Amino acid sequence: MANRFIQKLQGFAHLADHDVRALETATAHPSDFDARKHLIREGDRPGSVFVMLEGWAIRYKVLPAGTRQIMAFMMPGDACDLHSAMLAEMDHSIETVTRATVAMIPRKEMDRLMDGHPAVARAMYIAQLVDEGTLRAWIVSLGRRSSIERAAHLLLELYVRAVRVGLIVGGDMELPLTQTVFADALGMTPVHINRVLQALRKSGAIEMRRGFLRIPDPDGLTRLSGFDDNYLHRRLRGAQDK
Amino acid sequence: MANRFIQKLQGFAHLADHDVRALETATAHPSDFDARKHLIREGDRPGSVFVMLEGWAIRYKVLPAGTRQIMAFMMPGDACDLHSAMLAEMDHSIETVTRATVAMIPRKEMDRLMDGHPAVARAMYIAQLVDEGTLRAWIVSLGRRSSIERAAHLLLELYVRAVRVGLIVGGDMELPLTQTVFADALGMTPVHINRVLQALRKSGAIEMRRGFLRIPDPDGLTRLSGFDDNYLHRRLRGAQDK
DNA sequence: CGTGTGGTTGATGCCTGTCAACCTCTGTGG
DNA sequence: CCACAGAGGTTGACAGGCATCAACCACACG
Repeated sequence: MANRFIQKLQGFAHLADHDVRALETATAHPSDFDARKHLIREGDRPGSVFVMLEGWAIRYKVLPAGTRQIMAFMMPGDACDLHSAMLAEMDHSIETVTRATVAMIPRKEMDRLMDGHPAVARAMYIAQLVDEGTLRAWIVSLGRRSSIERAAHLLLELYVRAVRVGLIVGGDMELPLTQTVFADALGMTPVHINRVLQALRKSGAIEMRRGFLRIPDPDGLTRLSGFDDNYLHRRLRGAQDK
Repeated sequence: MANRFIQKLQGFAHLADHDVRALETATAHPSDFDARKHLIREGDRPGSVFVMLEGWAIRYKVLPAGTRQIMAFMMPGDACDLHSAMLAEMDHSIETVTRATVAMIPRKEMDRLMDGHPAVARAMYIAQLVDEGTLRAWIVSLGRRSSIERAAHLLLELYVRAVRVGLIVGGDMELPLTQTVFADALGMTPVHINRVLQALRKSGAIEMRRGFLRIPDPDGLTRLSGFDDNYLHRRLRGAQDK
């Protein structure tokens, strides 16, 4: 059965059987990591594309004062961007949050794969666009949304992304992130995100406990947070695309 | 003489004469815009790559409440990313801040140019990486830096970028942005950015007046803001790069 | 010389950070 | 089976950064 990465790419472009087989081959020998292990650190020389098959990871940066800012969540199905595999040096770190299974595809192999499978290249390209849109959405959240809106927006983002890779079972989403992690993503303190989540729970907007999230009224939460999932569903222009 | 766009790309990759000539041809017929004119709006279908030859523009998004968040500044020499020209729909708007001269290169022509001139493609690629790094740097600023650090960081970013495209004359940088614009980029109110800039001026860290900026002590400001310009000077890996 | 945009100032209050406990659950070891 | 340790979550008191509201000033332009 196709792994979540393949499943996600299939949502972006039609993949033929040989495309899927090539992706299966490329991700056939993943590595396992414990929680809180670095996949790569700031300053390291990147070389592979990381593909999350199971578990969660974060991109983050630590400031001189010791505070941490998370810039992106990687959930099962996500790949770190192609670009960074070409850089001389990472400007941030990537660390697992939970135990994780990660396929590490060497850049050369990824290049070959994309050269030989245009549909895969196309899907990876869209994934890249979505990631960029997500960065911009985070800037908007951090800059102009209240803490409640910000938290609601992030939860919805993660929820929508999880739906797409089949991570939601019976309306419940497995969300193994601590409040401290949320705080570092949302630019708040752990104390404050705790109060914000309590307010969201009390209002009935979310149900959240011990690593699980349920959103009883997605529409209400969408309105509350000003969420527009357009950025998560990018489409390329018509069929004449190269 | 090469325009600032070409000048910037030359800083990223060695361009042969024929590369430069091709770029000159592509940007030979720019359009002029008044201040506060949209180059493209959220929801529009993009088609061209915009190249700023003169003047400034912003990428921004307006929230339901009417507040605005700026996600990027485009100064002379900058191009909007290649990617967005491929999208079905813009998820944000681009608007001039000042009078501006903008070359609009149709996507097909840009594709041809990059296909025929690998060095140009390479330089554009690095420019893209820098833009992505800048988005991440903004997330860090908005999430975890104090308002003073945040303002100082942005001013330094703009300063360093301006140096590279030859926008600094005699230590003075032309910076035709209003305090309201800064506020919308930094997630503050106009009143507060005003006080922050006053504090920075009073401390001697910056001299700023009527559209001009001077940074007497870049090192001091760098320390104050935790600025690390690594993200603005991306390099690809060694010569074996495709 | 009026008008408008952008910049500045002061008063006030709330949102959110800080500090410091304390609680709850889970896993571990005796 | 219980005691303990540690991580994560929760609560309260308090302070301060920043938003808000409302004027007022300064300069450019017609």
